[in-house]
Amino acid sequence: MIDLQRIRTDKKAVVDSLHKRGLPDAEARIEAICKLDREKRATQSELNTLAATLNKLSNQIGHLLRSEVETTILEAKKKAINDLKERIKALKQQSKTHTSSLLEQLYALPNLPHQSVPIGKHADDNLIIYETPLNPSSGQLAHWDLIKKYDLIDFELGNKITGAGFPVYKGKGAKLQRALVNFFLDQAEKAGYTEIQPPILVNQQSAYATGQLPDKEGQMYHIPLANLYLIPTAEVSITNIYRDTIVATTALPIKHAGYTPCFRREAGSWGADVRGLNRLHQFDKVELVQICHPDDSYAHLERMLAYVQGLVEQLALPYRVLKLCQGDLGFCAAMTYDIEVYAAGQNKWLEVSSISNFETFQSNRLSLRYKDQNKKSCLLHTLNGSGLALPRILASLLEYHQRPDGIAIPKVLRPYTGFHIID
RNA sequence: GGAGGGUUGGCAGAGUGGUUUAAUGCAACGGUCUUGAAAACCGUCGUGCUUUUAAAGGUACCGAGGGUUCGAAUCCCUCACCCUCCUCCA
Repeated sequence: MIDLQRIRTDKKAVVDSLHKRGLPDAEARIEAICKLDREKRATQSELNTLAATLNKLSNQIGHLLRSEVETTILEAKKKAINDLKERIKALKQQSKTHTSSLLEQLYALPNLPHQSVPIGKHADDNLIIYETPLNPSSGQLAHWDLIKKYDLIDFELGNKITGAGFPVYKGKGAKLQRALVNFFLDQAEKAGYTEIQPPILVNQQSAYATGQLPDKEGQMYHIPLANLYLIPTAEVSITNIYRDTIVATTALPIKHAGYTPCFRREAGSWGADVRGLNRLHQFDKVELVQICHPDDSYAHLERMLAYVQGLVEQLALPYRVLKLCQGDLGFCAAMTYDIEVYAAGQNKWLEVSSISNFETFQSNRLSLRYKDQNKKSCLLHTLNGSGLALPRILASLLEYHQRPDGIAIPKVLRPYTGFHIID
C-alpha cells in the first residue's frame, strides 16, 4: 500500500509513476483519494472538538453531583449533551465510511516502481542482465518423458487422488526433491538465514498484509469453514510474523528461510503451454524473506540475487537473470529480478525465482516499523526471493543433466541423494 | 464437543460507573554521585490521528465489534484468542 503521506506530499510523482506502470486513470484515482483524505480529516477535526465539549460537560456533571445542586441545572447540561450526541454519532459514522473507503482505494493501487526499473509494457521488454551461453544440442527429452522413463513422478495418480496439477513423486524422484530442499535450506543457513517452519494456512488479515488480498482474490485456495487461505508462498506466513511490530535497528537485517508447500489455483493461466512440472497447483519451495532498513535494502536485494544465482550455479544449470520492466512488475514490487533456468528438452526458460524489493508497500500494510534517531516510527523495507522453487528446478535438472546412461546428479546434491545417477 | 476461569502499557500487576489525567513494581533511557562500574537518589518513559513554526494541546485506543449511560477498563450482548478440567485424537 502506497504511503498516504507520500501521496499528499508528492502527488505528481506518484501519478507519473502509476502511469508508467500502466494505470491510465491514475490521476483520477489519486485525486479521489486526496479528496477523501481531506474530507476525512475535516470530519475528524470536528468530531474531536465536539468530543472535547462532551467530555468537559460530563465531568462537570460528575462534580456537580458531589456537591448538592438543583436537578434543573443537571437536566439542562444533560440536554446539551444529548444534542451533541446526535451530531457526534453522525460524524462517527461518516468517519468510519471515509476510513474504509480510503483504505479500499489505497489497497487497489499497485506499488510504485523504483526509478531504475526499465520502461516497458510486456515481458518482452524485460532486461536480460545475464545469460549463460548455451551449447547447441539436440535429441534431448523433455522432463515428462524422462519422468516416465525412470518412473520418478506419477501425474495420473495425482489426478486420481486430487486432480490435475497435484503430482505424486515416487522413489528417486521423491528423494531428489527432498535432497534439493535440504540442500537449499542448508545453503540458506550458511548465508545467515534463520530457518522457519510456518503455518501453511493463513487468516484474511495476513493475506491482506502481504498484498495477496484483495488483488489476487480467487488465486488462492480458500477454506470457507475456517475462513483461512492456503498460502501461495511462504512469504505470506513468514513476513506476517512481523505484522504490528517495531523492530530494533540493531536486529536488522532480519533474514529468514522457510520450506513449505505452496498452493495456487492458477485460474485463467492453465493453457497449452503447461505440461509436466511447468505449472502446478501444489509445489514445494524454499522462500527467503528479509526485513531491511530503507537505507540498505537495495544492497541486500543485490546480495540476495547473487546468493540465488550461486544456488543455480552449484546445480550446474544454465540460467539467465531478468530485470523486470515496469509493466511486468508484480502488484506489490518496486523492483524485481527473475531467475530463469534453461530446460534443454523443451528449449525453454523456466522461472524459478522472483527476487523483489517491496520497499514500504508491505510494511505499511503490516505496520512493520523501526524507530529512527528522533524516536519517530518509520516503515521498514521487506524483500523476498525464492531460493528456490522445486518443480521447475527438477525439470531443468532432469532435462539438462540427462546422459545416454541416465541422469547425472550434480555433485553438491550427491551427499543428499546418496546416489550419483538416475538410471 | 462439554464445564469453568481469563485477555489492562516492553513485562508483571492494581483498578467493579465520575479528581483515573490507568496506580504501583520491574525493565529501558537521561542525570547526580564515582577513577570506572554497581548501589542509592532525581528525572523521563505507550500507540495512532490531529492542531501548532515550536512549546504545548485535542482526540481515540484497556482482546475485536456493538449496546446501556450525562459519563464505561468497569455494566449488557456478539465474536476471537488464551488457561484449567472432562471428552476425543497424531
